[in-house]
Order: sequence, then structure tokens, then C-alpha cells
Amino acid sequence: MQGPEKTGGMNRQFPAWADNYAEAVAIQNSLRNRVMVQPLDLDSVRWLAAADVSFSKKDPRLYAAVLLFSLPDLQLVEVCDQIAEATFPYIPGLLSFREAPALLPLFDRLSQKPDVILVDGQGMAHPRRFGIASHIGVLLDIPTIGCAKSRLVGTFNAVPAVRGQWTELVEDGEVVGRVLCTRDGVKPIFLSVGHRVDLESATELVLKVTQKYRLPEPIRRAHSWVNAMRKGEQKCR
DNA sequence: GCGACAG
DNA sequence: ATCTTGTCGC
Repeated sequence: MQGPEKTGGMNRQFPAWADNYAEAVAIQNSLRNRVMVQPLDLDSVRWLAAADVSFSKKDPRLYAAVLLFSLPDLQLVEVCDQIAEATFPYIPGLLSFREAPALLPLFDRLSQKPDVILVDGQGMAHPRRFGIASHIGVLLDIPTIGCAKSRLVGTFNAVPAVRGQWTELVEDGEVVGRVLCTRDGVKPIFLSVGHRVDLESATELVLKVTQKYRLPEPIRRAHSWVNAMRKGEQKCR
């Protein structure tokens, strides 16, 4: 008799996704070339979405939500959420295989197609230039921006704690993102291209939707929403 | 072999 | 990310 199999931490079936590390990496390598880096006309952005996932250390359930905001008023106009079973573990570099399956279905339920999506994680600032923001962007073919709270890869010079200041995030001689200070006196966030945007457009848009706090308002609200879901609260607004 | 390591 | 209590500061 054997105890629980330790095959590397991976779980069972995952239809359109992956069953193991090697397969997941192969999928990333096959999709990475679809990423488009190009300017995004911010004046044409009417609908902006933010996606996030929360979970407990205990149960394997994922609390996922996509919030839709109107611009330039930045008002929350719609929320689509769901509780899904986690079928893939968290592995640095493979975050999308854990969280994206729970988020993608939610976009189909939105009444408006987002002009851009803010994702809590990296875009091209990733070992294979294909973080969760890029993955979601390519699969939906919608512009996406990676907004992470910490670094996955790359080196950078310290950023002055002044709103709007930024330094380049570099890996292997490539500029993979920006370390951006969104508010005076706060730690910077890690911005990177997800899909169909460039760093200039991403920086401008993120600063535009970052008001009183360190994180962009849509990301904050999404984070708050999924956390409330997990705690079984009703305070959503 | 030893660290690093989005969420 | 989550698990946790108080605590320092505007």
C-alpha cells in the first residue's frame, strides 16, 4: 500500500489546460508568440474589467470574480463571479493554470465586452514572457495589463516613492515591464504588457484608474469582492 | 547543491 | 495567497 502519490504536486484532468509542469510550460511556449505589443488608444476605452481570485489555505475552492467598470467615470457597472474547484496547484510561473480556468467563463457572462482587462499578476514579466495576464489576453483576444504587487522575474533600480515615477524591469537584456509608483509614499507595483497594449499605454491607464490607494481601483475592488465572497459576507458594493 | 519564486 | 494581534501613523 502506498500513501498519497507525490507526483510533483499536480492534480488530475484539466481539459483545455494541463496535467503537469512540462505540459503547462509547453502550452505557454506555444502561445507566447501570439502576444501583441502595441499602443492602446485610451480615449476609446469605455469598458474596463478587473479580475481576481481568492482562496482559503484549507479548502480547494477558488472564489473568482470579474468586475466591469465604465470609463472615464470609473463606476462599477457589473460583476460576474463563481466558486470553482482548484484543479492545479500554485507554482511560480504557472499561476494561470490555477486561476484562469475559474476566470475565463466569467467574461462570457459580461453584458459588455471589455476594451481592456487589468489582471492581478504578471504579463510578459514572466520566465517565458507569458504570465496570467498574457494568457488571458491571448485566449480572449482582448487587451490585458499585468498589475502585480511583487516581482516574479527581472532586476530594477529603486523607484522614488513619488506617484508616476517608474524604472525599467529588465531580464536577459529585455525590458519586460515597469516598476511603477502609483501613489506618493507607497511601494511600487509591477506593471507589464499582457496583450495588445504597450508599456506607455499601460502606465497611463493604470495611473488614471489609481485613485486613493496603491493598487488600481478596479483591482482593489475585485480583490475586495472575492475576499468578501470567501468570507461569506454581504458587504459587496 | 543552493536560493528564488506572481498568487 | 492565507494564517494572525497588536500597533504605529495620518
